[in-house]
Amino acid sequence: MDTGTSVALRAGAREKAGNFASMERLGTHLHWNVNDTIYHCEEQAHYWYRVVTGAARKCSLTTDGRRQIVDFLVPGDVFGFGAHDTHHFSTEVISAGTTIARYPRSGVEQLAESDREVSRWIREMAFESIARLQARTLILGRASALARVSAFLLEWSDRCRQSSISPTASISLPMSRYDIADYLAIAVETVSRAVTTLRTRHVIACVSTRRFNICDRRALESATEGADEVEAAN
Amino acid sequence: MDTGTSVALRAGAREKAGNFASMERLGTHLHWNVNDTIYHCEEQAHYWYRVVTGAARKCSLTTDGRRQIVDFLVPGDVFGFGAHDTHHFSTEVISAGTTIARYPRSGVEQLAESDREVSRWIREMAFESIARLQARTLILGRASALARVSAFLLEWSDRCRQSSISPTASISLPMSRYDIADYLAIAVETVSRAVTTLRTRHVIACVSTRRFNICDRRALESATEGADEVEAAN
DNA sequence: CGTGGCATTGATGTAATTCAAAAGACGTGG
DNA sequence: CCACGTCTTTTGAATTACATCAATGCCACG
Repeated sequence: MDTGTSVALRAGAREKAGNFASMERLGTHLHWNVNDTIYHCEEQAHYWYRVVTGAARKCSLTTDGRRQIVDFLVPGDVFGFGAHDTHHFSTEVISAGTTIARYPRSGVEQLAESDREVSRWIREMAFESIARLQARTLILGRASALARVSAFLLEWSDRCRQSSISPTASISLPMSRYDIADYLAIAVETVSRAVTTLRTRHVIACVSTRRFNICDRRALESATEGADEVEAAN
Repeated sequence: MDTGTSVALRAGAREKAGNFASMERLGTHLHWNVNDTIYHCEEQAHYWYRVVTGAARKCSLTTDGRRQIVDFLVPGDVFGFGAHDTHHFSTEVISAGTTIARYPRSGVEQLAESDREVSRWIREMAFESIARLQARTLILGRASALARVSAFLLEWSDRCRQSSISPTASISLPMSRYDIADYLAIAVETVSRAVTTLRTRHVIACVSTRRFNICDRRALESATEGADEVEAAN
């Protein structure tokens, strides 16, 4: 981690980011490098965090050495809050030059009590978080490997648009194939194969390994549902 | 659905149930039968609900005819709220004689704005919901069939204790094997086999198909983690 | 006392994992 | 700038855990 400088009042472009003056007064900006750990699992939850620029992964290590990524975090996403006093996951930086705003938990919770706007914002943020997690449940539940990867690429393209990560047409993947695999709960090799399949079918085009374009969104959406079928969807 | 009678002020035994006078004044009690649908997917979300007695399942039907159960709901659980104006899931009754308290959404949201206690309660409830969903993500992510079933039985026994569904030692499963299968995203047959395995190994004892005892909690917990290993865990 | 929904068990098929290997990226230091 | 090592990505072959198919038993309910 790098120096922590007092945060500018105007936190981000989006309302969702929760750029309330009252909130931002509490915040500190922190700069991180790739693979830095923002907080560890089991650590005391003293802060809430918000991604300003860059990307991070929230993950958990199982006893048998496997890793499950619960969420990817992009600019605007708030994390580190929860029902418990200790973190149940660790959060690690993915992109070089990631900036995180950090807010003391006690301060945020006081604000939540006193400031109606902040309170509503937290509520809405939590609801959105729930919606995302439920959507994830559906993907992790039933879904072939190809469907998972397709759903992930669509989800990521949406989140990139929302947080304006990729102003360009092509979509950038800050995370490795391993990260994607651990997010979708399939093997790296399987991710790679699925991407190859989508490329071969001209559903996507790969600019580089970490950058791609959606050529046929309809096909990608239909690949999301159910099985491995090609069914043109025209 | 049956008659709706004005709700008693004292809603439930638990604080978690959110038995605030201000909240309960808005509520109506409804009685349902097995397989009744409380609300359908895509329906307008006019109400929030709370399970008073009985059990329900929140689920989604995929285009290929499969069903994914996102959550089981037991007394004290609140459902039907969310980030959107329409429900993204349907919720169906599992147990005969299930009673649900129903609260007009607009009223609850007004209360959330004006009543600090209600606001905090909703926040905490949402956070708990997130914690549960994240735990589920881990199960659905990596985990063998046996691990899933073991984790489910443990989770259910905990929830039964919390909501005092089973005051007795033996734990009751209101849902069918099909429900469990769709919750864990595995085939019914696989659920059945896993239960048989656990019974054979004397980890659990089955009083009836829908009622069981945990004989060796340690073994059940260790079965939760990782693979199919027997590793005595003594 | 049928009838239909649940539950269990066995036999077979298959998609994804695992193991293995090679080629491609990327940074570091000579 | 190139050589080197490490990490990432891709592809191929073998294995496996689970799904699917099929059959039977069980229990509740009309």
